[in-house]
Amino acid sequence: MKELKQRSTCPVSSSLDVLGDKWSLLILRDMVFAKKSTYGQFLQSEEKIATNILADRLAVLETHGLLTKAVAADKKSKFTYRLTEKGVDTIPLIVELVLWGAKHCPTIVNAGLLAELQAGKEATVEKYQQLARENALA
Amino acid sequence: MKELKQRSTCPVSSSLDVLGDKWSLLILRDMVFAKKSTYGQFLQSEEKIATNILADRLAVLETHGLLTKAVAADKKSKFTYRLTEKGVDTIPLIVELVLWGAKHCPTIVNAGLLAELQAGKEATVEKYQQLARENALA
DNA sequence: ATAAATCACTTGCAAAAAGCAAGTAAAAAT
DNA sequence: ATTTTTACTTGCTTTTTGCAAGTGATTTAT
Repeated sequence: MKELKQRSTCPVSSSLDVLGDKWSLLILRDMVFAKKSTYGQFLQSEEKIATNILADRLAVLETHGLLTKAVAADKKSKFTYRLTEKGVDTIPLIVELVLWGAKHCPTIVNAGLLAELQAGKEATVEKYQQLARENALA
Repeated sequence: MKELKQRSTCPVSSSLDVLGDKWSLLILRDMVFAKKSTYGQFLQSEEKIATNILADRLAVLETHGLLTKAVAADKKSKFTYRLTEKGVDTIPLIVELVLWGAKHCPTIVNAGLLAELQAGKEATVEKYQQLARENALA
């Protein structure tokens, strides 16, 4: 697992030190919008992350306090990953990625989500943040 | 220069295909908040990007239409990089990086910018978008 | 007019990270 | 008791990053 070195004291730079790669925010996306919480579920995503990269990113995100890892309620062989408040705070960022990608790249966006976002970005962000918090208690 | 391959049709994934690295958004940050526009100015930033990486990222961002490259008005040996509307549309994303980093990482944030953001995120985003558009005309 | 400095890169090489396929180990299901 | 599930790890190759030095077209200084 790579350790974090801060390149500068700039908040943009520091955020990218943690989140600036091609996979971390996809894992968070899956937790927020697909309510995924296990290693096996993350592996099934469309983008096909490699097993070693997934293990590394989960460890990094846990180390930096964006998520927690715990033995699953049903099976001892399973782990459940949950968002912390620091993780929940990335939702506005993820929403901006949705909006930029939907506007400028050839993508397929969930119609319901897009409608919600067009009706009100702030309310949509808060809705998914609240859902993520509830999910973190279960 | 690496070519873009879309990993999926998800907008988050597609945005990260373009912007998901440690340097691209720092270049855009410098254009937006520091009004930088030349290769030499980007090199001077605190994070010390390597010359070959900078040249590559500028080319990628130009290829994907986030910025344009043109001979500078004053010198033929200089180039001026300017944001397109697609580039201006990343400002909400950069602002979320500022907010997340300021809240969760040990950073030093421009007090004026932070005050502006606390007074109103939307208005601040629009202000910097408008400034970037004006700058793109000059 | 000539020489030095500026500007925007490019090149070559070493180090780090990503990607792929196969293997491992504990627990759960059959 | 054996197979399957779950969550990884390991070894290897490819790709990307990072560093230092070099290049060539202006542009300024002498």
